[in-house]
Amino acid sequence: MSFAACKGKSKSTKCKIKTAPRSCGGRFCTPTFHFCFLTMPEETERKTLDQRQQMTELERIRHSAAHVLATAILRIWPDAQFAAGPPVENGFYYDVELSHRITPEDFAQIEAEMKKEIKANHTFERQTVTRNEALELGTKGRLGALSERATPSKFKLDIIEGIPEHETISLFQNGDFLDLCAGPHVMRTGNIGAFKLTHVASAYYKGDERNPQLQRIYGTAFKNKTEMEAYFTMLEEAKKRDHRKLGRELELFIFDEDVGPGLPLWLPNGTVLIEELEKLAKETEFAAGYQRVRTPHLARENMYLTSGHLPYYAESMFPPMILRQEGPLHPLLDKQLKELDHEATELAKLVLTKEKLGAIAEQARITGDNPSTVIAAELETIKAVDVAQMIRDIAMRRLASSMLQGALLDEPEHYYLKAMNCPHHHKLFGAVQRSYRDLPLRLAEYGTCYRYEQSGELFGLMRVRSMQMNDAHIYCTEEQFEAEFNAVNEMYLKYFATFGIDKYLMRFSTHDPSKLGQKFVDQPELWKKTEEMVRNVLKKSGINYVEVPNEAAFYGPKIDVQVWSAIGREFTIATNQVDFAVPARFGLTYKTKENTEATPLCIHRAPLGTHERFIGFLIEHYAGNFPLWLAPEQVRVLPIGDEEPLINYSKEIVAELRAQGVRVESDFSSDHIKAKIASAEQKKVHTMLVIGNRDLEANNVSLRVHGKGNLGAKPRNEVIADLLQAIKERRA
RNA sequence: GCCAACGUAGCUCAGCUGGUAGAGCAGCUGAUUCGUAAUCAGCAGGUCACGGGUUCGAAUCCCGUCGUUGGCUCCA
Repeated sequence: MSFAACKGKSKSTKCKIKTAPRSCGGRFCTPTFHFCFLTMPEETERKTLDQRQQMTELERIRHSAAHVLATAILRIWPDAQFAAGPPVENGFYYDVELSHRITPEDFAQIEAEMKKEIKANHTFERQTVTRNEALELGTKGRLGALSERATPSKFKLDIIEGIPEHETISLFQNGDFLDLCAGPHVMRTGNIGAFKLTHVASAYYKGDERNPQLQRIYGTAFKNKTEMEAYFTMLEEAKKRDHRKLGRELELFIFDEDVGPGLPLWLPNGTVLIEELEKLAKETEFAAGYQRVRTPHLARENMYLTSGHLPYYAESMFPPMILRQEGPLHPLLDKQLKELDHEATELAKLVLTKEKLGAIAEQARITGDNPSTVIAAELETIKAVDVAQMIRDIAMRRLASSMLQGALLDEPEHYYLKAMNCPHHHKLFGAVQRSYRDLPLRLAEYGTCYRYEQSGELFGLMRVRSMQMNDAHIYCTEEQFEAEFNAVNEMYLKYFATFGIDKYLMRFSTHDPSKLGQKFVDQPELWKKTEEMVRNVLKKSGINYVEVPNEAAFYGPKIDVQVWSAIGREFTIATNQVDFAVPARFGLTYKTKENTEATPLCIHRAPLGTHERFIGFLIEHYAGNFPLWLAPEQVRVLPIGDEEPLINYSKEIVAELRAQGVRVESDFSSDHIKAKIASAEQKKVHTMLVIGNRDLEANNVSLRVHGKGNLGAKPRNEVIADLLQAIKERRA
């Protein structure tokens, strides 16, 4: 498994959960995985005018809303300088330079001006101009403005500079507001059915920190009020389901300053989730013919040099642990150094008294200076220039000897925390003689990895620095590849069914043949073959997928798996990658039927992603109301009152469930039954067994399920049998 | 990493323009013996993230550090 640093300028929210994954020109990194290992960063390509015309209706509305926003800001602050105002995933923004610092308190006033502009229902008039005309308008401050102004439209002028010679330059005007803009827009300002400003942020012009910092005003817009309300309702629901909030309330995990940022600690309730997921993965993988392995959390530098991770992505790894090796001086050097010291001392004696020398030696001992250097300095002060020079020479030679000594010693050893498991697994493949009979070999491990994410990237469980990955590497022959890849996809679908994920998308990333040898390993035949195989598998299995050209990993095509939570938010949780390059770097081979050596293909796969991210997703998906099999507290027994027979009956039920491996607790507090129920509901305990005297007499329990209320009294044995069955089949 | 905002009891938050900290829930103790979302009372809980500074006096103002959150060109 591989990873990459999201380096360069745009390393930001693209990789965050809230933003849909998209082309990031080789910087496409999912929140869990940085799988674009060895995918070289490249410049973002400029959008063509044709591409811009493909804006959806909603994007046009939002882009137009950005212009209306600018119009409104100018009405209030006429000297505002505008940069870019595109539609974005959930709305739009406009970057503005303005001495007044806009705060959410200003929103009402700005929105009022925007409403006026929408009510005026101005058309968006397009006109094309020559480069010179555009420059002139910019110089007069007319672009991104309501009228000509004393100061030029500096950002607009800069943007014009960036437009290629052959491209048409267009302007859009709504009312007084004239803007340099490639469009497209809606017909009239009145077509913006509903909008709202949401927040302010700062952003560098063109995202470059050397450029001035602008205020970025964010808003969203929709065709109509109903759609906008649905959006805000979804946001509120997301807030209620925020995994950080629920994680604290349900005591799933914590972060601790002393442990470090991005390093989650799992409380017992959260650990239940982890262990249930591992149980699921282990069962599923065992059935699919995987073998489990275990590897250490760190390794020597050399392995990551072999894998190719270190030369490119050291930044994304925790800095190395350095094992210093301080050995004795090399005998020859020791002798040479002693001679030099002697020489220096003899020379010094020519001009310095014994007492003075003693004092200097003592001083050097205290300060840790080289005595030769100190003596040289001392001689300097007493003008014994020639002798000083000679001694300085000796000091220099002494220094050179010390450096030589350093070079002769072994380099200090470096160990790195692993950022991925694949190199370790490759080592396991290579450790034993392999024959074609051993393939496919499927090595699975819930491996713990560490990645040094930038502090600004950390986000709850979604972006962490330590993670446990549902990892496995399948080593197979080309002939086996299709079946293996298909089996992996089948596994995904099975998991989706288990978790009630009904919306998903597989993004199939392929290579660009023109970039063979640069961005992609130069094996055109293998690319063609593996891509075709992956495509076949996807087509045949009827899996929902899209093909994304030019985004494959360096070593092979890949699939990123996007899923949508119950409230429709998108998460990128997992990946599959074909790797026909790295096994060769590790010299992995197997004996073929013809008794020749061949290098296996490798499939990296992690359907459940990492515990951190997957559980973060599940918390939102279930709003913390986990199905029985996952629920940290599956059952709570609540006796009505504390009479001894009732308590005994309750304890019997608890013991019986516990003996069957059910996570059951009891509430024998002196609270009234209503209070006991309230606290169990609040903790989202899945099943409550309320037990009163009526139940005791009939050998019943009163069943209450979280979120479903009272389901009435039922025979004890029936309820217990059904609980066990539901857990066993991981019923939703 | 950079910019910004935020950091008060376990949790959610109050604490005005500076006058040495407060509520609800949770916790503990006691009473209450109750049939499906909160019985009552009492007690205990804080170096106001940390470190400096200004001031007679700082949770409050200033600076720094740490942490959290939002943002950091899907371009005119």
